[in-house]
Amino acid sequence: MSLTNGRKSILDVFLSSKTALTHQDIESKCSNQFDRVTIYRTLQTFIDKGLIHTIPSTDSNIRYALCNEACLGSGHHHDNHVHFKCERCGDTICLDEVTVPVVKLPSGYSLREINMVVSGTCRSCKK
Amino acid sequence: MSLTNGRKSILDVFLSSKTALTHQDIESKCSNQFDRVTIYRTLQTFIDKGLIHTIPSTDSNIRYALCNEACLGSGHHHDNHVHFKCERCGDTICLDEVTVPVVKLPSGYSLREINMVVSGTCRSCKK
DNA sequence: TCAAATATGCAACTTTGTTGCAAAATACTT
DNA sequence: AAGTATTTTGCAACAAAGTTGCATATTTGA
Repeated sequence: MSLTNGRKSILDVFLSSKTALTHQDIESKCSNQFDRVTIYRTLQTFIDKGLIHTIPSTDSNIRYALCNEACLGSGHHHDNHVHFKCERCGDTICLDEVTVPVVKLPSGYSLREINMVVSGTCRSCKK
Repeated sequence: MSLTNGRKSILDVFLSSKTALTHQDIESKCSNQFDRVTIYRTLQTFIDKGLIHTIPSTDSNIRYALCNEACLGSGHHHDNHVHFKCERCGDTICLDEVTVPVVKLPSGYSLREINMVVSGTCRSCKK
């Protein structure tokens, strides 16, 4: 994977952000220095390489966040932490210390990945 | 809430579908009889009235499904079942019989809703 | 049946995401 | 370090998704 300015900047943006980011967030945090298309492609590349993961949402605003060690470890990629979306400030964060509980599916179903998004009020907003 | 043809048809589409539906699905199942805008507005109305709920996803394809009794009961709306997305056929369904397990959040966070989406292979695809 | 309230369709628009292609940047070879 | 092959980028053009205002049509309720 080539190390380009765009990729370095986008990675920096992730490294310096405590919250998960939308495409739009990234675009503006890069001061619109890069083409939209480049950002789309870079995000896809980062996902393919296992650097970031996507966080599902109901507002058609997919968010991306850096993967941590647990995420990358043990052969194949596996996101096993809970995501939290604050309804007040709108921020989404990875709760790395909260593990997704196992669920038992009805017979006949096979499980590959579990995604859990909790919404409520975050620490800073609750104060 | 007025009982209009559009609303009746869209409700029928949901009643006769075993899977969750995207906006697009609904549009074509109604044989494009209704304007896109009408469908957007009807879906929003159904959500507001607690008739349907949204299922988060990472593919910017929000899906909608009917709420069941559990979903509607006890004062305020609360979706507490697991959603399953089959990676082979692409269908998303509500696993009404699988309850979302409780998670303990770090102190300072308050929880309002949990959304769990499991992906893997469904019963019919596994056969 | 009629008036008030509500819902619909249309047009126009914004935002989001995709694709092909030429130019630019990066990596690789010697 | 130079030159070539490979990869990445930006641009243009497009497709799809979602929103808003407004006039018309449909429902509701008196």
